[in-house]
Amino acid sequence: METQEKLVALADRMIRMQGYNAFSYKDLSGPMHIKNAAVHYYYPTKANLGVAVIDQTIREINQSKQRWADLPVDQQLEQFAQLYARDHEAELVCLMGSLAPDYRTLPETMQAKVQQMGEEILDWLTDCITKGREQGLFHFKGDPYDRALLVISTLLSALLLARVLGGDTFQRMYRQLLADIMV
Amino acid sequence: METQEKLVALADRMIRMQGYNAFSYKDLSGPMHIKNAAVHYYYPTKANLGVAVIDQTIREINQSKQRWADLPVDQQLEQFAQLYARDHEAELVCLMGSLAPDYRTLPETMQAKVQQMGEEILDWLTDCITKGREQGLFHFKGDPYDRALLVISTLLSALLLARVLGGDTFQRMYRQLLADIMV
DNA sequence: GTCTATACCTTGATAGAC
DNA sequence: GTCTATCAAGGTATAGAC
Repeated sequence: METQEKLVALADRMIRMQGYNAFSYKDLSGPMHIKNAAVHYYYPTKANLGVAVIDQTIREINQSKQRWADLPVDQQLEQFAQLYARDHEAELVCLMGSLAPDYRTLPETMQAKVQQMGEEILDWLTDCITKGREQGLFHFKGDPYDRALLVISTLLSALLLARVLGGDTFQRMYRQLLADIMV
Repeated sequence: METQEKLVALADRMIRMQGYNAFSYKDLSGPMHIKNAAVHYYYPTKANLGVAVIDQTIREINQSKQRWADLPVDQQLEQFAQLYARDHEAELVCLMGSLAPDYRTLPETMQAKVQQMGEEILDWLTDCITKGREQGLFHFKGDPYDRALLVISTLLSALLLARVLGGDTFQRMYRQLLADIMV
């Protein structure tokens, strides 16, 4: 992996471990065994780095969508949920869960990207849930878009609450979420 | 209101507007028209201030519980949800939603308080939901504690997602949450 | 690409006068 | 209780050598 890619991967990790405002160039240059200035060579400003992290996440999400395209939608939803389960095992929150509270402090370039990421995830989820109900795989009341909001909301805050409450908080929420919607 | 109380109120606002790591003593001393050092007189360290904010929130929650004690539990739940609606109108996230992502960067004294706050809210909610089902006011599948986790999760992330997605995101989630559990 | 060196700012915090 | 003055530390960022 190239230095540039490693930097984005590390920055992603730091943002989701500590938050955007709590990590510094030192947290990247240290583990990479390079100097502060070398990081600035690839990403002149911290905002550049932040945008790169979100862009990378958007790309990964789109790749997942494509990979799952031929699966039944209930399995697609489960695959999606398992992305969060993996984050939980790595003791990371999701990017949205990390950046949303800090939204007002982010440079505009990052704000726009966070918004785009949220919309793309929601569009896909809404589509998935709509199909699932049509096909009799899911059962729920109300608008599919609203249900998609609740699904992402549960996964996002399961990661947040698990951090504070520990124990089996994540597993409980994960299980209940799927039990609620699966037929 | 005394200076000390005003400082806690302002710090609370800053934490929920910008995040714990993104606000400084200047953000308090400026609007209060006092100097940096005067803030340190009341709260020598930033951690002291953080603990005071969480303690204050815990007290407020307990006061609300007592105030609602004689209401039917479905109305208690609605009152609880309306606390978040008020936060949304003020463009604030809840304290848990702000501090959970930064949890790993917080001093231990604050971590303990955040955990205590979460447990107290959950205990109350679990109790409320248990009674509501017994009385036929609520309808839901699964364990009341798990349901309580999903309720707080929805309200917390409704505030977070509304910040990014705007529009009627909060209202949609708020409505769907209550529709899901109310008979 | 990576380094040294450095400029510049903000931050949390303290000492001591009033 | 609030001030002035000051501090050390850490942050982002840049210039220029190699």
